Amino acid sequence: MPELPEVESVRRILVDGTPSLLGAVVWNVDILRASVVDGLSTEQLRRQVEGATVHEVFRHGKYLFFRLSNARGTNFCWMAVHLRMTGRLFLVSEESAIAPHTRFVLHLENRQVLRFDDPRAFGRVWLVSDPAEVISRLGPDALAIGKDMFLQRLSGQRRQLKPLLLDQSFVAGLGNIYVDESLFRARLHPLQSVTGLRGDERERLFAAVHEVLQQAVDCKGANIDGVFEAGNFPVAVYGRNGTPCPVCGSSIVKLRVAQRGTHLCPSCQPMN
DNA sequence: CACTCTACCTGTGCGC
DNA sequence: TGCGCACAGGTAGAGT
Repeated sequence: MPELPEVESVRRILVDGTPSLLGAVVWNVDILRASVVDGLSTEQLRRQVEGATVHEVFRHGKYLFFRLSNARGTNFCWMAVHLRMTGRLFLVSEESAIAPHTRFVLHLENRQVLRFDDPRAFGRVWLVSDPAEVISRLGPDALAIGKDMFLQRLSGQRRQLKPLLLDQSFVAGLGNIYVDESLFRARLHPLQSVTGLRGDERERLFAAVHEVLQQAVDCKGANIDGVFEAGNFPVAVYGRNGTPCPVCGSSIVKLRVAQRGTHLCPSCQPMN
């Protein structure tokens, strides 16, 4: 499931790869499944995006924003993309094999295409005039946030750690995998409430979230069930129930917390 | 406010 | 072999 590190990895490939999406002109748009377009008609989206130039790709949490201008450079808008569970973006030559669940295609100059492939079809594409329309509903980016801001936001909270960290309005970018990995690194139980955390435990939580996400970005994300072929972030607990804890050797257990599969080491992550 | 549940989707893996 | 089913989970929106 693409979370912050995987989405950042996609952004870097699109911006820094050869070819780059920056400066590319969109000749036309194919929408193979109308439901991926959210909040406006496929015709409205096509009208805005066809002929546009891509000037910038930026990420906040798990959201990607593509800054577009029309041919004259007089009219700007942003194309927003959320990959949700199984969405992938490929910038490839138009001759390359088409993934079987391609939902959306931007045809670019020089026979390049940007394809959005998504087996479960949860992912969405839409347009905004300002990314703030989306970001204002979200907390600070989970990788960009500093310790002081993190501790300040934590101080206003009383909730259990797992649902809190999954809440995109607290910090944006963590999903089920990296919440479990962060809590393991912080040696904190997912059901622990913020209220019961000591100061050193709050600092440990910040450090764990930051280190896990930074390491995962450096690894180009994780590779769960072969979904993210490029990533090699070493998962310690997610999906590893029944296997030995890499720190103490105890058996990793799986609970259900906030309707999510939740993996932890019961001896490394005790409750206060 | 905090939580729980459901809908949206489809590929996978299980039991029978 | 094949069928039915539970399961995976990010987000929005409704309900408790």
